[in-house]
Amino acid sequence: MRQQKRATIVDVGRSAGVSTKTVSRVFNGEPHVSDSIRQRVRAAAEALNYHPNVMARALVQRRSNLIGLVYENPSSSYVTELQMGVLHRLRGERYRLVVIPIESVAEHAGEVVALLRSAGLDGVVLAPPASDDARILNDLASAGIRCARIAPTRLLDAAPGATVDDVVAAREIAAYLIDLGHRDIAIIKGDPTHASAEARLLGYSQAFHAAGLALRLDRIEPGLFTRDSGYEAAMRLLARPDRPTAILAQNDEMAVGALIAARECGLGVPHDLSIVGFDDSDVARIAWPAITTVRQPVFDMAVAAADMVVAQLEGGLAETLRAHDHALVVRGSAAAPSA
Amino acid sequence: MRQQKRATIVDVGRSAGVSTKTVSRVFNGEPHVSDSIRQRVRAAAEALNYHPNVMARALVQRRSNLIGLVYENPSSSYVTELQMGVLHRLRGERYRLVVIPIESVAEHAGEVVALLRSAGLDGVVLAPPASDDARILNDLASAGIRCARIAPTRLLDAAPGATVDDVVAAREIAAYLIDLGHRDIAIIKGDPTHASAEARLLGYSQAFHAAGLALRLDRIEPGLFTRDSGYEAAMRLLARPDRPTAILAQNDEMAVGALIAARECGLGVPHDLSIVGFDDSDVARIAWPAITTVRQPVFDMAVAAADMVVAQLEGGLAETLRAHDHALVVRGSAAAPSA
DNA sequence: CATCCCTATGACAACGTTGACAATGCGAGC
DNA sequence: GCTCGCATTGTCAACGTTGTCATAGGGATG
Repeated sequence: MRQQKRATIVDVGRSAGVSTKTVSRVFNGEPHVSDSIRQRVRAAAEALNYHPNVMARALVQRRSNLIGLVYENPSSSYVTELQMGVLHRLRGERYRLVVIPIESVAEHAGEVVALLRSAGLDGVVLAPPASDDARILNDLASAGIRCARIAPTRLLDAAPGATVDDVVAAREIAAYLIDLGHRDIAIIKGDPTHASAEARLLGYSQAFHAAGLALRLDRIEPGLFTRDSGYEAAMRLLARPDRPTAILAQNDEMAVGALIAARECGLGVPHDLSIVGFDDSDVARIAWPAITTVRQPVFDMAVAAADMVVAQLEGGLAETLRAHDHALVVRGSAAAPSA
Repeated sequence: MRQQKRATIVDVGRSAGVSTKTVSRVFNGEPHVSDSIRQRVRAAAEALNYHPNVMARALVQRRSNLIGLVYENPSSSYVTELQMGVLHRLRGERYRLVVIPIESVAEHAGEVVALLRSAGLDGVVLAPPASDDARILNDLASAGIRCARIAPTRLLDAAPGATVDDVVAAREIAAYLIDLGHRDIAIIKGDPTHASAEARLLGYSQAFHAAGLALRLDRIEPGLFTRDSGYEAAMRLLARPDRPTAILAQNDEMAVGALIAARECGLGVPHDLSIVGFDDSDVARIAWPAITTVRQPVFDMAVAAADMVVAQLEGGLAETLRAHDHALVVRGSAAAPSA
């Protein structure tokens, strides 16, 4: 049973004895169609197994009903949660979600919007670091593609977004470690192309200064927000003769990496080494010990961002920023230093 | 700088002094265009900031270049890995991935293809349990949407897919527990609407019988392949006076749930209770103790399935099944029973 | 009873591209 | 020099919808 030449609106019209326009009206739930005709059209459509052609509709209406999610590091649970948030908002709506992974936003910023254009998207949700890329925001505007951003830190007036205060959150979790009694705290930094890496570092340093501690550059190890990079960075830190008593990882994935590294070095967490993360992503709960972290409401931010895109597409609503709260989540991966 | 009336192919043609057809040829890399004209057209397009209209193209060519991924349980790392596999295969190609989460395939099978139609997809990758749904396969064929299936177990001739031998894999991991010395083994079953739940159960029972053990129905707890359902099921099992010495969870998510339940019951894993999973998903590595499981090459299967969809779309290639190997992955969550 | 307005319906062009086919021009073979 | 073939370019319709505007009829209004 190979499909035979999909029926068109013309066929339905002919079969029901009405004009194509009337069929169109029926299928779009428009008023000004008598019930009898409405029924007749539906019956004819059913009989012919008619289904509207989305592309033709998209062409004439100039909207594809496709919304994109642009992100960089596909394996992270951060992105998974973002996606779930966007899908949650889009559920039941006519919009579909297209996922657009970009290998390196920093390197390919110029090509990103061309890619989105070639997908015919109506709007996009930009995850970091694309959410902070001036080039992308600019191209998007001139391409007429609506957007909303996740955790933007710069150009806050350029486009709407769901924000979170990285600096304060980072300050709080660093203060938590200091309050526990830690004085020698190392930092595993995130991908430097993400603005939040700097913001979180700033928060840490504020907490350090408030406690009269110095921010030692030799205690900062670079990472990329990936589990592997966290593992590597922790290995470098723990191999030193004067290893720190605690590690501030700039996200949970890297904290998990550090956890694995500690395990391999024979260090008990939190007894021999405290580790804290950032984000409160899924992995923080699964890991053992479960990771003490700062909750970023990623899911909610994604819902909000998707909502902003939809709002622009439907009503052309005013563009705004929506602030989201963080919260310290104390679990088992940090304790007072043993020595 | 609001965008001004996107330039069309007609504008470019006029500006370059050639016909629209020639412009079309240039943008599609077709032969039979002289270099001088090719250059002239490109320059004109550049000057006008022309970008082809994907929807018009899609309409006339009858292909949207959209491929869908249909799945049910969005939070699972299984789906995340599937998605990464599909994206990996599609990278650099002209196809885009649209994610189609379905709340309950069993309940909404009739509406699924309508949803796919309304997204204008050219093809889809079906994850379980959609991959085993006769209604969906049938509707898909009559809608002319190509598909490939992940881990199909029924109607193997109906459509191509990437298969894995659930029965044998399940038999192997059950045999592993038995070899360790376990005699009282409980089972946490997966979502009964997924055919693999039955297949894995069959594999377990084969191993039991080979060892002269009975498959006790009162040792089988229902689950849904989700972490929470695994937690609940394990709680029920561990609350009993005669708790088992080992648990066979039908996937890793549920094994993680069981792990958390054991922890809350004050049971050490693997000392007091052995737990094994299925899939070798991401969480199995992160959990502590890391979960002993059977590796299903989910990523590779997704790559293969995506490949099959693309192949059908490009060449109309012959439809086949591709078998993928499993492998026992021994980690720390199972050991010989202590008593 | 004439007028007006509103509902129900249809005719036709437009959306921006590509496919089928025609036309042109130029060099080669005879 | 004439014909043939091929490379190059163009013309026009088609893809399947929806938007705009026109038209016919049927009360309500005066």
